[in-house]
Amino acid sequence: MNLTVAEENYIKAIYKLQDGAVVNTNAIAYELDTKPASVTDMAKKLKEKKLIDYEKYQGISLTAEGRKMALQIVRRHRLWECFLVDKLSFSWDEVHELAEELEHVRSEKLISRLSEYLGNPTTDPHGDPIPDAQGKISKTRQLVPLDKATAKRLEVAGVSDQSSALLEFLHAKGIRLGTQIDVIERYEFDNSVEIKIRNQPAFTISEQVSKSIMVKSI
Amino acid sequence: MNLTVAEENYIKAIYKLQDGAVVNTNAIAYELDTKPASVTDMAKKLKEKKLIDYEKYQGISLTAEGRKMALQIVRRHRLWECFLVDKLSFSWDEVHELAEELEHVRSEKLISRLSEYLGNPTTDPHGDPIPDAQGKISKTRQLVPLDKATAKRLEVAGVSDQSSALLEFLHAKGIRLGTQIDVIERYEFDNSVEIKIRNQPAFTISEQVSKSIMVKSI
DNA sequence: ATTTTTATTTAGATTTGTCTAAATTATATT
DNA sequence: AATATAATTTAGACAAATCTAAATAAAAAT
Ligand SMILES: [Mn+2]
Ligand SMILES: [Mn+2]
Ligand SMILES: [Mn+2]
Ligand SMILES: [Mn+2]
Repeated sequence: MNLTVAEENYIKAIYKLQDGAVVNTNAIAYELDTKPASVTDMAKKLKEKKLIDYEKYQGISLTAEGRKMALQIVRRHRLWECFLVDKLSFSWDEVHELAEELEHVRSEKLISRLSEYLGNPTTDPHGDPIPDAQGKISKTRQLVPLDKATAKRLEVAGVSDQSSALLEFLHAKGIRLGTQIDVIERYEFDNSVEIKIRNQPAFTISEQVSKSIMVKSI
Repeated sequence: MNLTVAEENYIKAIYKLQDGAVVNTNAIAYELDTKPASVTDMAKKLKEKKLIDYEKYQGISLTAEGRKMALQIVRRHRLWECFLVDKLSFSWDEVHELAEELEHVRSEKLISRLSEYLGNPTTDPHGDPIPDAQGKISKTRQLVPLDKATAKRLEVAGVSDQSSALLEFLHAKGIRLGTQIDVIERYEFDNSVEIKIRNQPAFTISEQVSKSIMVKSI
């Protein structure tokens, strides 16, 4: 199965967003900074190639084959991130964009040699696990409360406080399971956090709230 | 100036083929394994971007800006070749295709770090000079008789024997200055060489002839 | 100086990936 | 249940890069 760069980026995005449930069109469009109509177009192609399951209006999920592809791309991405940090002295926050391009050079031999050269690392500079050559990947890292998270883009994966007051607040703000959050700023004086959710203006939440939102980096 | 991968490949091909004189459409098409009509299409675009000088039927040559671009791409290509051979233990004959892809990851910082990491090499695994960050490149390597050449694809750059018998033979075979030759096989028992010229079936030349054809790798 | 061959360009089409605007379907609210 | 809102898809368009077949120009051979 030979994929284009665009197809690889879609497959990887779907893998990243997929979490048990199906992935919806808008989430993929947001992740890839494209338009929902383009996602629908691509969904038809990827379905044709049997890399995703897709029925219109029903969301998208990877097939076994699609997942295999995704893991290969993720492996390449994370190994290149290791290379850039370990060998070329980049810092962990400047490697993602470069890896986003390097990941598309497809060569089993190149990647196995690179992995070996790096000492077959099992996690990338951001702590994310690196799939092995067979596509086996260790469980994704645990959840962290928002006030402890270091990454800029996060996904809400749970709440540590089940009080209806909190849940009401989150609901009103449009925060629910699976919601993607961009951290705009952290204010030291009161540990409040300015965040942004897709299609909404940024807003600030208190330390108390940020401690209650469990997130994972995506 | 932001180029697409296709544009970069054309610019590099033109640089490679340019040797004082202008480059013709068919040579570029052959080099890039595409069709002359496609070269004409691209020539119009690259002229629009002021990277080449081009008047129809008059051939193509790089502008100063185009040459600058070409040297950057060549630098990236050759540095990646060094990396693959020096660090990942590839042999010199398996790196070209990989470098052909890696060269399109554009990042000044990546390339300067890579160069530094490799000890700022000045020649690649094939003996070709690596342009520095400013695009300065040492003179291209000397000519070698065909029987001593190691590369698979060569360009005829002269003859060491001016006898009319030889020149007639070369003329009859379609071998002239600038002709590109692919070496198909070298026969040890009599040191004859089977070669192929674009648009012609392969044929074999004797050791005597191969000693007289001066070539450079391209 | 013609004729033949080779090189190059044009015309028109195709594929891929994208977009906007409008239409449709699903979900949430009243 | 009806209405409003959000998500998704369709229709139609576009740019990039390529191709084939036909037309034209340049170069070589006679
Ligand atoms: Mn990518
Ligand atoms: Mn990472
Ligand atoms: Mn290339
Ligand atoms: Mn080389």
